[in-house]
Amino acid sequence: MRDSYPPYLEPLNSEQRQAVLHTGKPLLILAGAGSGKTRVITTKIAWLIRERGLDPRSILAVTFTNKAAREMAERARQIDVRAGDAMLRTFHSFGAWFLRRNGSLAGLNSGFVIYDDDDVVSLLSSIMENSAKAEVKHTAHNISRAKDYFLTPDDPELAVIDHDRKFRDIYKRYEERMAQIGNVDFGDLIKKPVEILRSQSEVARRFHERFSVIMVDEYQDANVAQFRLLKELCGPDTYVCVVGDDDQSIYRFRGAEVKNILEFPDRFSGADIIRLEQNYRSTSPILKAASSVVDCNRGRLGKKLRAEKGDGPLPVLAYLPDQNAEASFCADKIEASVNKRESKWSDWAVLYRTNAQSAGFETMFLRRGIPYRVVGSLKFYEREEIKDSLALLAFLVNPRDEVAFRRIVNKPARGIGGVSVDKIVEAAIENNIDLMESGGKTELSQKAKKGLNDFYKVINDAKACLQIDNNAVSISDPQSPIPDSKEKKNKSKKTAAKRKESHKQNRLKSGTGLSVCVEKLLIDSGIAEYHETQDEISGNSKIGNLQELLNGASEYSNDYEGLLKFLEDIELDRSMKEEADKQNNLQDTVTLITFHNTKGLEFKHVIMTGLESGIFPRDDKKDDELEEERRLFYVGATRAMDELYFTTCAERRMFGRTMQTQPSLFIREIDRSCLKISGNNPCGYVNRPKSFNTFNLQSGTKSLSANGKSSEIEERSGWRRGQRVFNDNYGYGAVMEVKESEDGPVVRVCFDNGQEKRFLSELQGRAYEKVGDDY
DNA sequence: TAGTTTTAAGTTTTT
DNA sequence: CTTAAAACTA
Repeated sequence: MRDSYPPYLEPLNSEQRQAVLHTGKPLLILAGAGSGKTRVITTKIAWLIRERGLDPRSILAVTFTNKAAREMAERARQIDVRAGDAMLRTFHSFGAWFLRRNGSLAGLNSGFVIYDDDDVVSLLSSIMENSAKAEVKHTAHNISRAKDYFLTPDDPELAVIDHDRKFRDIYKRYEERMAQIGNVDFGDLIKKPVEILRSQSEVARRFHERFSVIMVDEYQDANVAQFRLLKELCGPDTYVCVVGDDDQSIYRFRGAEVKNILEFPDRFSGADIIRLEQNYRSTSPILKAASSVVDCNRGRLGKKLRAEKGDGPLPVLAYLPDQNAEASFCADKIEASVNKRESKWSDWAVLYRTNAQSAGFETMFLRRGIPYRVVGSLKFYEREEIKDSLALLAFLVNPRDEVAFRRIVNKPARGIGGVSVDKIVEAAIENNIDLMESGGKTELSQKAKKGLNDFYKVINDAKACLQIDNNAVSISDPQSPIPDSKEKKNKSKKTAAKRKESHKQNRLKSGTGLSVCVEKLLIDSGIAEYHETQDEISGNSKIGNLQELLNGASEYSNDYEGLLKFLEDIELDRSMKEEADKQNNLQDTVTLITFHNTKGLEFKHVIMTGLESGIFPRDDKKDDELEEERRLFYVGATRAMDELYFTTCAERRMFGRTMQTQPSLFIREIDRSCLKISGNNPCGYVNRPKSFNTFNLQSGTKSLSANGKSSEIEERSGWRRGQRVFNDNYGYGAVMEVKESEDGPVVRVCFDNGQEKRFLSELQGRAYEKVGDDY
């Protein structure tokens, strides 16, 4: 150790500094929430370059999200500009980079396109012809899962993912089909590089030479395949440093293995461990509340975070009647604070479990004039018109892409129906040729032939525009028997001209770069016009979205490389639109965001909403999955710096139906000494139906029937909403609903332990004892 | 085969 | 309630 440190090491505490200065053996940094791990990684990168004289290009730092990668690059560059030359990528983008260069060793053309989940499902449904969509989706998920665990179709352990024998077969056929197409899915971006590194020692050696330092952020989110990739990238002299927090592992559903972090010292022998337990973000009551919940988990390393900030206001729990009141509550709190100049809009974040829950807040905030932005739910790239456009572009790059082909060959209608499409695809598979050629190798109706020719022309024109020449394609192929009569030529020319004409008056504005050819393609193919007419019918703004896509494309060069890059960036970073994001960040707005998306962020004031059992945690979660939900709670709560709110509603509208709900299990797990309860919840943790709360608030009277609103069925059955009950098996609870059924009145009871039961009032009513008064 | 109408189904979380 | 798939008609 030295007596004095470079100035950029001064702000670090001793553990952080120790982590930065550590060299030699593998290092595991257990970094609790808000303990400054990004600062440690970025400082370490700068230190390695400055003090150890490392070539920045020999440093590889891997993250899980593009946002994290960008932020890391930015912050490292601030310490030392040379850090900009280090390779900072997500695992998947690193995999893509690797495969563009070395994919040929796995039989992959460098011009591959990355399939997203939807594309995978499309391909799979053509393999599983007679299966229901849900089953196809399930299989797609399992295949993706298998790849996360680095399991090939003939791996005996495949049964762990799916014990159905058919699964192995389908997986195998899926892989064959993907190989034939020449594209990859997300899992391949990790799995294939590992396979290449294992089988090609020359490549492995090159990589071992290239990267002398490898760092992994959010290591608790790594899956088995990613662990293998890390292992293969490490040569005998590679310095490995991983950073993570087992309590923040929230991506198990897509294969993340907490074991990776728990077993790191075994897998990388002689590893050192440094713990960062000093928390700089939150006040001590917030930390305590968050920890008290995650403490209920069994499988964890365990740690004790110290709050540098010390004391602060207690987190507040608000019992509310419904999600409308919840939205008002948030609006009130935020507005009051901002009006008093105690905070800015951007100091506030409203957190929820599912994207669907954002809608209520959006309408309320809109009405109240509260500026907000919704993070993550930007389903821009999932929109029909965008997927259509991307399919057109993907097909230019890879004319074997049957998924893209199926999507756009007959859109707008060109007279090529399902039967014809199948024939063309089959011909391609059989002759091992691409789909630009296979049309000429099969018998088609006149109508289909003409349509296909039009389509081919559109594609070839676009290729000409971009100077793409993937293996000199069909147009001059003498074997292509499709006739192209004068008449038809004229006709198609006319329509193309007409299309252009009609679009001149419209909103698609010409741009620069890649957008020039993309725009031409969108117009020539008729996709622009197709969605324009859709807009007129349904009042959407699909054309506007296409324009946005064009704006994005204008950033790229107008050639094959530009197009490839454009497609890859979109597949790997759906939140791309950097400019828009930057602008949003500058704007002073409240953040609406899912719990998952908050990882790595922090806000002065956080409201965690929808803390109801069934919503959060979801009611199908138990054991391991419940533990993951708890970690999700922990992640959300530890985002808060100064102030934290929890809200829970007595009823919630879901899929158009209004459901009575119970407070989340997590609410009961929060340490009472760091919780302030707000609102009227006379029964402790049991929520009342809405009518109750309101009634109670307004009149303070004790009896429900004073309302005079006891329904006929309640009279008849002898049960009414709000009645407290006791049952030998389930304990105390409250009647939520009395409903008519074939067998007489049914009573629905929510128990204090979160369980929900129904019983027939006549037959099973005896097992339920009416207890106490229900206010 | 294309386009319209009716019916059913479904909402985690993401690279 | 919204969206996707199926069924139906032209």
